[in-house]
Amino acid sequence: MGRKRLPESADSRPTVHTVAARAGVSIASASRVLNGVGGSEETIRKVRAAAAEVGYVPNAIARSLQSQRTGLVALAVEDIGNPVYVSMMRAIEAVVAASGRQLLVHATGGQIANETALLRRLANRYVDGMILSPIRVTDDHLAALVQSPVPVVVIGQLGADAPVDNVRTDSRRGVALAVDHLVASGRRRIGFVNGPLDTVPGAARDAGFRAALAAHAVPLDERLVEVGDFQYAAGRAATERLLARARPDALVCANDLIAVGALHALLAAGHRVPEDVAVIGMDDTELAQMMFPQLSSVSLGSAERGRRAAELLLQRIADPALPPRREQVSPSLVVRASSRAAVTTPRPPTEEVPS
Amino acid sequence: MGRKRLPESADSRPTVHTVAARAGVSIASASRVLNGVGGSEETIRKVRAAAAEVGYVPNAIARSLQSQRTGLVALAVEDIGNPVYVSMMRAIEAVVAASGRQLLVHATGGQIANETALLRRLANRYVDGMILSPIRVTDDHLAALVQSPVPVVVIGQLGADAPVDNVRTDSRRGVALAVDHLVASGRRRIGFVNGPLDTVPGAARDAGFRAALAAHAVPLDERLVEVGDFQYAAGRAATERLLARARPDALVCANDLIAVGALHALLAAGHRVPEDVAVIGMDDTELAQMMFPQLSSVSLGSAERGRRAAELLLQRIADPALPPRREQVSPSLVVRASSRAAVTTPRPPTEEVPS
DNA sequence: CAGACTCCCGGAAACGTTTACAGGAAACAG
DNA sequence: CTGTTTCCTGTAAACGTTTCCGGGAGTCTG
Repeated sequence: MGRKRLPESADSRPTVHTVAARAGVSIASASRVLNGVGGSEETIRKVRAAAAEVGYVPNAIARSLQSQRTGLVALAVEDIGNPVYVSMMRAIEAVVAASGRQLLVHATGGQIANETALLRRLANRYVDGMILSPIRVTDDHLAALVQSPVPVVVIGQLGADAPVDNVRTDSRRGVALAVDHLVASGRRRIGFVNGPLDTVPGAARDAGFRAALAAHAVPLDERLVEVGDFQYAAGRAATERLLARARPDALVCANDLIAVGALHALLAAGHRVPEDVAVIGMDDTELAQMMFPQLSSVSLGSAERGRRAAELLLQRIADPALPPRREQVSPSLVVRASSRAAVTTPRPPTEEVPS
Repeated sequence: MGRKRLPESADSRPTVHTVAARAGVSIASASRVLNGVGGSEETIRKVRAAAAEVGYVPNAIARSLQSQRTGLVALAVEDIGNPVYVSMMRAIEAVVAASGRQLLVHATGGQIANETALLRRLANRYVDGMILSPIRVTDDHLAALVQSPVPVVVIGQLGADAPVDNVRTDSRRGVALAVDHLVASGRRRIGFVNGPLDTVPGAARDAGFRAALAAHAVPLDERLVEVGDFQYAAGRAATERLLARARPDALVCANDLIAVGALHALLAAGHRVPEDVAVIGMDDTELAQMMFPQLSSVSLGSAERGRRAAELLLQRIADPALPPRREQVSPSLVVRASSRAAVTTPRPPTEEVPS
């Protein structure tokens, strides 16, 4: 009956001690009842009643400190406005929820400092694990990754020897699929609107584009290549710059947001899509289907990558000693209206650039 | 020198005890040095060295248990694929980050159980506060809200007497703005594609639409009203159903996703926008500008609502005793190409359904 | 040189849980 | 009636941190 603690001050929230005292049992018994393990009829009744009376709600932090797990998993992406991450997130969420955990999302805004800070904070045990999809990877990044106290799975390219679970795709090959299709449809003045070259995907897609053209022996006109951000406005602006100096008959875009921007720029300038210019996006997001005409797009299997990453993560949480694994999802091309062959259109090439 | 603990087993992660032992100081000194408060030259050097050697990384959970705060704030929304939440999130993020905290997002999928479970879990101290934007509000919801151990701010309509911080808009008036504009442009067969009527926004917008038509003495043709989900595919399907039985000259849509679906359905059916049918969306998301033609949309100030909600939350975290507050953001109409007056177009109605 | 003051340090108590362990009562078998 | 088993309970330790408090050493002041 040693009343060591009496945290009954009016304003502080009730703890298991409060409940135990009120029910006239020990905190051990109270805890057992509240967790539904053990306890006699009588004890259960008393504890339940006491808990209800004081409005007890357990402190998850304290529980986590004891149990060494939080039941939370985080996904960190660069730009939550990019629909590719939406489908990725949905796939991850499904897997994570099935394991009884909850998924949290964090947008890093692509700032490196932000991302490593996130790793340092969240990963310091606020979450049981995390999935990271960085677009730039620095040595700091890698250091933070291997330092991380909780399991981390990376979606995207990573140094070949990085000892980190990793799900990737082959975006070089993805770009090649688009180019192959365009060449086969008779397009020859194929342009490319890319994201920043100092990002991992930007660099890979640039390389892929050049290699694919070379493979078809189509000469590359540098005026047909333009770079911006991986976003709508930047894609539109980049396309406008490109159109001001060159006349493509097809545009490959490094993601769907850019492709939508390109589409908009083309239509605003009076070009017909796909009759005058074919457009192919990348990521095959919902956005591609929402456009008119619907956008062809290279699927990089974002949902699949998310699903696999989540599975890798759960496995590693279950057994942290697993060796680092690497999985690859292959790209595929989804052809829609925006890249149908130009020859099928019976319309004469009347309209010229108005503005 | 009582060596009470020696958690030096090879696999477990180093704690402050490990560092202290290695540095030959007490855990108190180690903690002080690691937090940058106090410590002599010598101690600082030794502790820093020891920490680096063992790769010490603090356990945030333990720290939170002690400090009673986590530095995390959560935002829970229904559908993370809806761009309205993206702008909301960005605004919240800015405020929250400025206070040195980190924002986490959770998508509830609109399931009530999910949402209350979330409140019960996350709010049980994993986060310092949370912003919730529910589209359905039940008594369970309200109960969970007032029970919540951490501050919660709700974005959206809530019962008038709910003792919960709340930022709302007047979506009835928002719909009225759209209708006013359409009527003023000479449209008379104004249709409405809404979301589910059992949601708070769905009900409000329905009421607003009916009231606005009545105010202009425009008779309401029930065949011009259709209901689906607040999503693209549903909006498109709903519009197709509507078009199969009626011939509107304008469509008001309950959000931008629906409006994009409507636009797509209209164009696919060979209607010109805005010449034949004007379209107005709602939320004024990025999507509205990404369409061609660009969509008129009723801004409900999502960024502003997010910003204000974040501020309310931070204030309440600082002082939980504050009385419940309620703020309102007024809607405004952003007119773009999709609802320009039909008469201004000089182009003859040549183009027909391209398929 | 004594006393006051400053600075740094270590012990120990928190934060709120869960759980290993041991003790005690009741039920049961011999 | 005794010994074993079963069930329930309470004590206390643990999770890893921060921080209050008292003590000791050094420095300054009078």
